[in-house]
Amino acid sequence: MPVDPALRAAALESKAWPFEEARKLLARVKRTGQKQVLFETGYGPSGLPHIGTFGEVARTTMVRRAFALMSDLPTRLLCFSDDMDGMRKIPENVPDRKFLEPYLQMPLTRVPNPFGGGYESFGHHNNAMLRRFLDTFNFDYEFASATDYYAAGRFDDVLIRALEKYDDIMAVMLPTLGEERQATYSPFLPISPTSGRVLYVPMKAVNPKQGTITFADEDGTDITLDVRGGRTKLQWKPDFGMRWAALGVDFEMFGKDHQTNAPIYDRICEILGAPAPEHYVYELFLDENGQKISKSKGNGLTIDEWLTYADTNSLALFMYSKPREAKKLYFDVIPRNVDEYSQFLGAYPKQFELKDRLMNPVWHIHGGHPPAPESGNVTFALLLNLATVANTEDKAVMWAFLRRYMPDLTPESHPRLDALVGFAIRYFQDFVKPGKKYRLPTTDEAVALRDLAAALGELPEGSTPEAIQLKVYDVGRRDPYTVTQKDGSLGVAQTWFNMLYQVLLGEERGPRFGSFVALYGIANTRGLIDKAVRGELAGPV
RNA sequence: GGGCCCGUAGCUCAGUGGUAGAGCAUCUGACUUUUAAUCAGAGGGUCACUGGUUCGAUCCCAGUCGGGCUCACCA
Repeated sequence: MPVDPALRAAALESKAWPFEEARKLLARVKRTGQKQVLFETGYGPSGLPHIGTFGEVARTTMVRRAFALMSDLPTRLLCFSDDMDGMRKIPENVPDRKFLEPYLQMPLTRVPNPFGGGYESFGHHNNAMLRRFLDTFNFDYEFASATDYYAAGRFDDVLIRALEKYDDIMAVMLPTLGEERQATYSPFLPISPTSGRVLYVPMKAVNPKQGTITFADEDGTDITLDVRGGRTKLQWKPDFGMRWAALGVDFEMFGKDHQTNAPIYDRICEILGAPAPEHYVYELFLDENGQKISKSKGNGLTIDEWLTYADTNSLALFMYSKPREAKKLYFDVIPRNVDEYSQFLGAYPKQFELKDRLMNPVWHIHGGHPPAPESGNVTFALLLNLATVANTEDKAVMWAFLRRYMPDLTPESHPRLDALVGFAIRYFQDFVKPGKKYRLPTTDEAVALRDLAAALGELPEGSTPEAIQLKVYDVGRRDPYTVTQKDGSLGVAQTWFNMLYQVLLGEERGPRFGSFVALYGIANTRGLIDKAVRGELAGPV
């Protein structure tokens, strides 16, 4: 589909970061005259996909979409799984850790799957998890397995080249290593033909003409092995460069932890005869206390946690915003991202300048085709507040409250809002409810509450909120809650209501009490009062 | 030590080369028997510091100080 020239012109000028990155690629293809562009993301399959995996693929896709606006060249995104890597330690989250012990140091695709389920290996299982994960978000990508690529010989030519350039590669690698490691370092890692393990052993001979390496196997006997066809793999750093060279990768982003090594990968790639890809270094995520998020520490947020309380779009917005800043990633940032996403989405149709649209995150989140926004301006922050004050876990009750003020909204007409209502309720259940502090009523308060229950009992179920509110006032008109109105009549002090919320809802504030009772039900409310008076709400002291 | 990022209102953060903004918090007032899913308004910032470019800098450049992260043979 041809790109509108005005849109293309705007893209070429846009300051949004995906366009900045895409322009680097545009300069690259002009320089090389290449006919396609390959994006790559890397994945270490020793664990399960996580929020960083999502971020990397989402951001790479944003650059890819931006590039497509500037150039008609075809693009591909390759999600590459380094599944031939040896299993260095046994993951924590497997059912039977002892079961895996005999397979340490073997390529992940040769380790049996501890989860069962018909997968050929642990690596295959994790690859499948990755794909399922990416498919959930409808990413457009091609999956690649290192094991498959090595075995199929797709790296063979470059591996031979690496043998030819062995000394050059060593010259790049050795200065980056400590003395001890220098003595034994080899860019080639043979898979032992006898034990099946990935060996970290020095090379005794390298023969480019034969395509072989010679080394001591685990039992001490010298072995000469053809490097091709998956019999060997490369050490991490040369592996990056080799892969880029072999596949013609044009773009790969990575986290700051790779930054120092990137020039090394690049150098290897060039030694092997290909231009190094363009890079983009993004910041790592921090937890609430400013510490780096790591899987092993278990701090920060998981993607499941995010998606429990908010939708994918809000997470995509988080990923779009300022990739180069170390951003805190914890529960508190969720509501803001949800609401900002809504704002950006709402603004998009009103933006008539292409320049403005391309700067709008929703353009990047939706690949240039953001959906139409919903009417109504109910924010997630408001819904969270509502779930709290309404003290409910029932979507229908939430909607009842909503429709008192906005009668034209329905779950059917506003599915996105309806989803947010569900998220707000979960947030309430998990964060607000556990923090509730029910107070025991004093003797006098207990009397007042019993009177209230009795008074409510005089009303038929289904009474109007106003009628209920009147009863509540009537009962409250007693010591110490009375107050004289401006007109001289007897009123009820705010402390009466405060007491109700503290004792009955465990909150300092709440909804209009008559409305609450009408929706919660008179019988239910009386039951609630009964429990409170008996001290069951406050729990054991 | 190398690299990257940050330093804007009490807090969390937006922001643009042309006398500073939001949310929350605080305070004041309004909503006809006053509870906060409401509304109106107020206070509060030499935009870290010092130089430079400019008619003009919070924004660009250089440096200083302060804070954070990352890299040292794990991929």
